[in-house]
Amino acid sequence: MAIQYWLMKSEPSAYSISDLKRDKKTYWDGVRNYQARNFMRDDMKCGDLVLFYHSNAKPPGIVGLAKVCQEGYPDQSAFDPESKYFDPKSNPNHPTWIHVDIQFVRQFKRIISLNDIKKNIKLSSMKVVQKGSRLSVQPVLAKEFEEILCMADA
DNA sequence: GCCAACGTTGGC
DNA sequence: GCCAACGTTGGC
Repeated sequence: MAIQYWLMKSEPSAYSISDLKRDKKTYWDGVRNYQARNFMRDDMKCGDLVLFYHSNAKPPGIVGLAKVCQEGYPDQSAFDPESKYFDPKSNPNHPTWIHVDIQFVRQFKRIISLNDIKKNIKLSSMKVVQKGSRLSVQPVLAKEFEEILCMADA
């Protein structure tokens, strides 16, 4: 199976690419959306590459690259009443929420802003540019991924 | 801070 | 199963 490509959103005030660079790897906890969960549970494989996107940032955009280093396993934060991600409906015997681990690959020299992505006709199919798209874990086509890397290195 | 788009909840 | 109300996301 060829590697697949993804885009994952994070608010930099919550967890930024700099945090990932410092930590080297992290568990992607707190996703509470079934579609995003399903991608992490069913489709994301070790070695898959991830575009790291800063949402609610100035400007919003893709800031770097990460790699899946641990496939789906239960999100412990759902069981922790102290966590802001606590979900009383998630049963430890049948966890509702599954996440992956990702590791830092590199930070881009420049932000590929949402505006840059919108201006690039080759990227018009990306979910992230579509109005109202709120999916925080989304698949990216190989050709889209390659175009993003070209822009990052340009 | 505003608000449109979306997902979830819960009454019926 | 429908759908109105509500909460959240996230660009602007």
